[in-house]
Amino acid sequence: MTNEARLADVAAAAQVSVATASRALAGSTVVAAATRDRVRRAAARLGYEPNLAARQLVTGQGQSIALVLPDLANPFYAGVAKGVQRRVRAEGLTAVVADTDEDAEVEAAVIAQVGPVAARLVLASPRMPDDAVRAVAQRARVVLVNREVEGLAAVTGDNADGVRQALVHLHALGHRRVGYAGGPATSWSDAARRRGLVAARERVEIEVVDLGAFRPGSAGGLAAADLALAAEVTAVLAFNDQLALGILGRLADRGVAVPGRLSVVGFDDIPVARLLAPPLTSVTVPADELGRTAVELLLGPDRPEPGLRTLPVELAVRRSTAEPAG
Amino acid sequence: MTNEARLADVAAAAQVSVATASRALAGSTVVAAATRDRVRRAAARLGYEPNLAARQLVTGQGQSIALVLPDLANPFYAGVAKGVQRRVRAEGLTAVVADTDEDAEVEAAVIAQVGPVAARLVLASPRMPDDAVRAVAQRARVVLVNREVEGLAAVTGDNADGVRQALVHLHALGHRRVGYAGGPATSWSDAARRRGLVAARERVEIEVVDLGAFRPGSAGGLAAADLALAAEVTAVLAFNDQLALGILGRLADRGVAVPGRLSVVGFDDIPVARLLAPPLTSVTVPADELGRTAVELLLGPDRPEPGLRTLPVELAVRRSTAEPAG
DNA sequence: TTGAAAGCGCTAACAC
DNA sequence: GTGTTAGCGCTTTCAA
Repeated sequence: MTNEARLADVAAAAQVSVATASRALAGSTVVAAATRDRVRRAAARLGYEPNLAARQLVTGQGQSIALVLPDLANPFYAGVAKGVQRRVRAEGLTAVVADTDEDAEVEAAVIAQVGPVAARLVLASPRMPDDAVRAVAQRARVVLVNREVEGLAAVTGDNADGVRQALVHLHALGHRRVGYAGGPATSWSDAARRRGLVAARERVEIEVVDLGAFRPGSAGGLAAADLALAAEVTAVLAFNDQLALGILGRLADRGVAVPGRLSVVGFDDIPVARLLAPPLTSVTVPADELGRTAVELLLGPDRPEPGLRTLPVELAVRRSTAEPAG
Repeated sequence: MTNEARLADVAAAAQVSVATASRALAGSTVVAAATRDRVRRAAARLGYEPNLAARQLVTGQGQSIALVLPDLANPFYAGVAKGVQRRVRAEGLTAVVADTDEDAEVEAAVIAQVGPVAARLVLASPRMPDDAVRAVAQRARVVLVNREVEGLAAVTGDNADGVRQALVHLHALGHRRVGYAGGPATSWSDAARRRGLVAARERVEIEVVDLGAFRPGSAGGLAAADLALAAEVTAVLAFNDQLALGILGRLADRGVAVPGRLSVVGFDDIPVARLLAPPLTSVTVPADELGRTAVELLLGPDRPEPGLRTLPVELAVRRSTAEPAG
């Protein structure tokens, strides 16, 4: 089961020294192409698998890829984790995952802890300040998900386009005044979505009422739903689906028809969104692809190119949106 | 940041050899108590952190704890993962997580892959046959979650008591004929819940109609809901919340009032259950505690004691259940 | 372009 | 009860 071939065996089979074998397998340009191929064939034939512990011992660098995220119970991050994990495994590596419970201090501790094991990190929505993130990026390769820090590589869904699509959809249905139920004030995604809202309003003739900042879930949804009703909007766009779920729940409680009296749009399109009654119109963010892309940026031989990669999003229109009442 | 103290430094500080230092830190009974304490104090003072790669290289055993689960996108397993991960971190270790996409072959591949990295595994609802699981347990310490295999340690929620509580609740409301919408036929949990159903019927005067086996989610829920209606039951107990969600969605589609015409009870109590409209009555299974307990069994110096640990569950009564219509 | 050899930090024989 | 020492499998100077 576990393979027994050592580098020395490969070297012997290829009639070279272990040093040359090591270089050949690492793809060093200094070895002759012929030698390299010979070594590689020998390795393949013997089913050689490098001993990562030995490599780590000498290089001091962990081979795993770590994923640090705020909350596995949030289906969006679970999706990111699936993507990361699948891509990492395809590479023959293992993914270490750490949940920070949305706490910046836990986050710092966690990162320090995985340091010895993983020299490559995917940081999803990190709570720590820019400087701290940059400090981490000094000693490890880092890719951010849903967060932008000057000088670092990052991946995100197209927040601006997502809210634009949502607004266009609502406008097409006839809505002219919609409320935005925001996420936590410290959230980079929320800020990005708010910027998108401002930009979109220049092209879509629609009034956006800021309902405030809410914690996702039922407590936040309760407040947001009541405010939406009071604000006399005909539709609400929620920062994310969890918040939209809370809103939907509260509206049902108060006997407010959705979409009859109020249309509701979510963001993220978590799997349960389509199972709700009514199924929730939501901006589909390819969570697993965010994870996969982040890993791919980490796989190269060098530090990933700084800059923000934006993945396309798409509005999934379901039954929580309709024309506004008369 | 990263600590520089080596075992040799600790040994020097404690005026012993590295061998003694190693033994002392490992808690070997052969070292004198006084020496052991001296070494431990020195280690603490220097902030010594063992180099796991070095240890692994010599022992051949990975230090991480791996969690293999069928689907991170299922909130129940996300909960297990949170529990595992938190407990593992508290131990100063790292958790490797691998998602098998509910596929037995992927599962085997994944386990082989994490083998070199982790000598302790938490296997959640493994799909592989008993023999294969036992084979894995030969070469690594294994604790199962939601699965029982003769001779191995396992942790699960109290399935029998969960369905009993659900039935008692429904009976108290006046229901006398309820449908059970089962999970996949290969699921150990489903079998356990069905056994519970049989046992409970001896004490609760209620007729249980087997609606069949369904895949969780909207497709399964659709079929299950229609069958429930046709079976003329006044309540449905679903194998898990995801299936209950699908049922709820389908009932809303067909304009069937819940709980007015049909009461619905889920199992697992995933976080969204309480956000639904109506909030779902469900059997709360302490997912994170299952994970935590599994890790604790793995932490001891020996192979975990075989046998099934059953954690208590509790029915969360919400608004999806009520008296049957006159 | 290749090889010899020195460790990386730790554990586990084996001696004392 | 404690110390000495030989590796674990690999990468990486340094020489050739």
